Amino acid sequence: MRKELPKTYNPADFEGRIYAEWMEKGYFTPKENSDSPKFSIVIPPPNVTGQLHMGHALDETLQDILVRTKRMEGFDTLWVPGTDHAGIATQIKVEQEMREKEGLTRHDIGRDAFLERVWSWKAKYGSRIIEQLKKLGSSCDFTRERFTMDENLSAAVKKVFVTLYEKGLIYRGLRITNWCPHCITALSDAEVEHKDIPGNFWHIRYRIKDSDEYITIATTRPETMLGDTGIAVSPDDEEKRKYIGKTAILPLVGREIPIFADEAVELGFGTGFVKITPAHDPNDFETGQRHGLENIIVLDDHGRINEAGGKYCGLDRFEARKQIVADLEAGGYLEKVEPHTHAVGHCYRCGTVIEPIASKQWFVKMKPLAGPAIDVVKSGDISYIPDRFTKIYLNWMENIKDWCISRQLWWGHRIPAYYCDDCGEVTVSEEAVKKCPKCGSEKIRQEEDVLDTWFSSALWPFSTMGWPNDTEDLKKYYPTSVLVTGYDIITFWVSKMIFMGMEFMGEKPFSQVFIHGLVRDAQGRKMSKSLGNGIDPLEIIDKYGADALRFALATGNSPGNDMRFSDEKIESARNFVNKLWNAARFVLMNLTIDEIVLPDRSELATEDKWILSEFNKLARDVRAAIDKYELGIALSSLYDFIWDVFCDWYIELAKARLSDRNAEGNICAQNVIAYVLTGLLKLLHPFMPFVTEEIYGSLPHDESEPSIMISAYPDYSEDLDFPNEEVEMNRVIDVIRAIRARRAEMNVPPSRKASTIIVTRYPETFSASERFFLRLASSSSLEIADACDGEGMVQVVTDAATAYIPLSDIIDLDEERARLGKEKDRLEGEIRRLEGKLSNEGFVSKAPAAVVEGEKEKLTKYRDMLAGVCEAISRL
RNA sequence: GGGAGCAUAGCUCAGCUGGGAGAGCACCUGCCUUACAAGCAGGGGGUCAUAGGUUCGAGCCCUAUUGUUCCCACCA
Repeated sequence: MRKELPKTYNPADFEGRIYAEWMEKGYFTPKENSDSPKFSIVIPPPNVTGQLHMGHALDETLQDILVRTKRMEGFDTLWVPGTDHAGIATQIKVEQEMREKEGLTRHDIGRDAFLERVWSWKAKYGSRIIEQLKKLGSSCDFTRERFTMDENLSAAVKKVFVTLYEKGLIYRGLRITNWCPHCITALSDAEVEHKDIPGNFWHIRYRIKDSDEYITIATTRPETMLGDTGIAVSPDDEEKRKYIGKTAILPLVGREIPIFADEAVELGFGTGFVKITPAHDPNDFETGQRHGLENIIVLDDHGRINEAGGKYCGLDRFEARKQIVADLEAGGYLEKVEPHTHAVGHCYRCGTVIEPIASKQWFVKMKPLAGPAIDVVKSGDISYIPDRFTKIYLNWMENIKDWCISRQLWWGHRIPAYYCDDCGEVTVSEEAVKKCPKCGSEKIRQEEDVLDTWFSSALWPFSTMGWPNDTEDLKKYYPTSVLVTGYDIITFWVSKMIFMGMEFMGEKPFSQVFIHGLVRDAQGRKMSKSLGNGIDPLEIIDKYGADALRFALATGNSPGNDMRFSDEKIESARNFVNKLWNAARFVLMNLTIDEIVLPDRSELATEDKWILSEFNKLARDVRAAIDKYELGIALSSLYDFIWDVFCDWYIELAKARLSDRNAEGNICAQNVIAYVLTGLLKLLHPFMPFVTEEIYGSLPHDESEPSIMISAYPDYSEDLDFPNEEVEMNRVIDVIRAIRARRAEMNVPPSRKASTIIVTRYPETFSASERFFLRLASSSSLEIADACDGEGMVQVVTDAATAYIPLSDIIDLDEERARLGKEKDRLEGEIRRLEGKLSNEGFVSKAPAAVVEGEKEKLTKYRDMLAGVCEAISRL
């Protein structure tokens, strides 16, 4: 026996149960040995200790829509879930907890003990975000869940590192790197966010040795002068050229530094003299190399002035700046201070101002890797949706610099490089090195640093599938079909997967990159912890249900664009689910059949053919939109159809036959309405999986399709195409609408019934429609007549018919004349416009035939209506 | 400094390869019409940022301008 749906829609009653059933049945895991076409996605792995936020919710929803659609379309579908170890983020969290609860730093307990703590933290919270994904309805194959520090994925990391090293594509070197004094680690360029900060240009006088002359240098970071080892001028600077070769005396420090010419100095900017601080500025570093200057590092890991800073030693960099400026002023070295806004780098994790510091780090040489990654996108083998992100990607890739991959953290993949304390040999190896291969010494230390988190996630599309082993999954599911992610992560992650995929698999990691925007709050602000304006998707699910959340995120969302999330959006989403729920309840109430069989076409009523035909077009349009990643469009067509076509019209039209079990056509109507409802549920299932499954379970369905999520996705079928009935039904609907509008304008309550006389060129269509007029047009009876004098009647004109309604007590003839007169003017205007258009030689000869045909049809319609209106006026 | 997005109804946004503008919410009117008041039926409201251009025809394509948001970039 069929189960009944409760009167009110309450998602909490069934979402959990349904998800558990899906899991239990193993529907998320692809069938083995399937020879269907493949569709695969790897999830952008969320941070293992993170919590689900709206950005995830959007990302997962879009992926799940695609995955569920493809699965129902018959593809062998795999969606790989997993998490990222998120080096800095996770380490910071654990350190924070240690500090707050025990007052300990990681150095107090040592590397091994600290890592133990992080692992137990991961054990405690690592499954949290995965559980949260499940609440959303994500149909990932959890039997294949991965973590970037799993044994196999770690092996992949080592293999990649060693291979690149052996190819000369990884090197260790002294470079200026972005140093975060808070996280105490180097960062890659991508991890630095530049913000314009108001600051100053301090103009400082440097005295020329053995002279009374001085030169003026402008700087935004006066504290770095402690590390100055030279001064540069432009070789083209006529005026300053005379100083080349002289020596200047560094104020406060007294160091003698040379003045020389260098191309890097731009003529006409600043004072013409540039202080060179090779250890604390990337430009200066290169200039320093060209001129053989000494690198004097004046900051320690925490951003404090070190011993090289003399009396400023121990001061924080910003304190030092104040002190130095004060001392310069006191010593008469400060010429002037100019306000100056400039871009300052900040750590993307903690927001601290980063310091460029010369240090020894590991780098990936990018130029050779970028080539194939550029080609594969340029050739169109990988495409971005929307296309504009192609440019952004290419621009970044073409200007790429070497990638700093070492991080001074403990949590992560420790770099597999080993140093010999005796001979200094560096050995890079997948296996632990115990003995120096060069000198045989056993005094071997492994590199302390770990790899950038993005190093392991760059391998995600193939490491999750078992690489470097030659697995079945790799053969079947690599390359993946599409990557779904936000535009904010293209440089961090997408680009890296592409070049790693090209390098190690010899093939792109995915064919398409489907980019979405950010979820903002109702005011359009980015949701953030510090603003406290984040909306918790889990709370939304508790309150409105996962289906409503998914609907709110998918609707009105167009690729690559940001969206706002608001109460009204989620409420409107919930209302829609509720509408569907109630429509289903209505259908179930009227159902006596035990299986749904579409009746033979000869049995179908006009309205049946009409709805089937409309549904048929809908199925075609929805599939087409999803194929183009126009998920918002697909969903809004479903919304419109379900609400405006199925509920507002078909259900109402079918009521006449459904309400009477003995009526002719009752069984036919049952079958049609159940068929269309089932089809709509299927079309909607990828977007709203829970409620569609719940309703589907209450409807009769084929045993071969026990769950909607493994049923076949509806498709266009010529058998369901009924163009003539569409036209007929729309004629009737037009007249009913016109009557309703007319009555509403006259404030006639629906309870006041009136007979209706229809004069039409399509008598058969209307004579078969009496039951609709009785229900939907407040008609007490319907008469089809050849003519009507209209005496004391309201006349409602459409192109197909004129309806006469005797409401003589309400009718105001003057008003009626005015209304019809206005209508006449409007129609005449339209007709003039169309006639003009159609008599325009240019239009008729150049516009597509279908467009011209359409305009002609419109003209005929308007003419028919005008004739009706003119007759109505003359009758008054 | 370079690049991109956005500008459409009071608000938030759709509008797919150019063929006479749509939705949700808000607003107004009338309805508890036995699936749904989280609803039903009607309705008002837009020189599609501005100025040019291409075209038979422009919200859509081109150029410029204005406003706005974002990304990239080592101007000390």
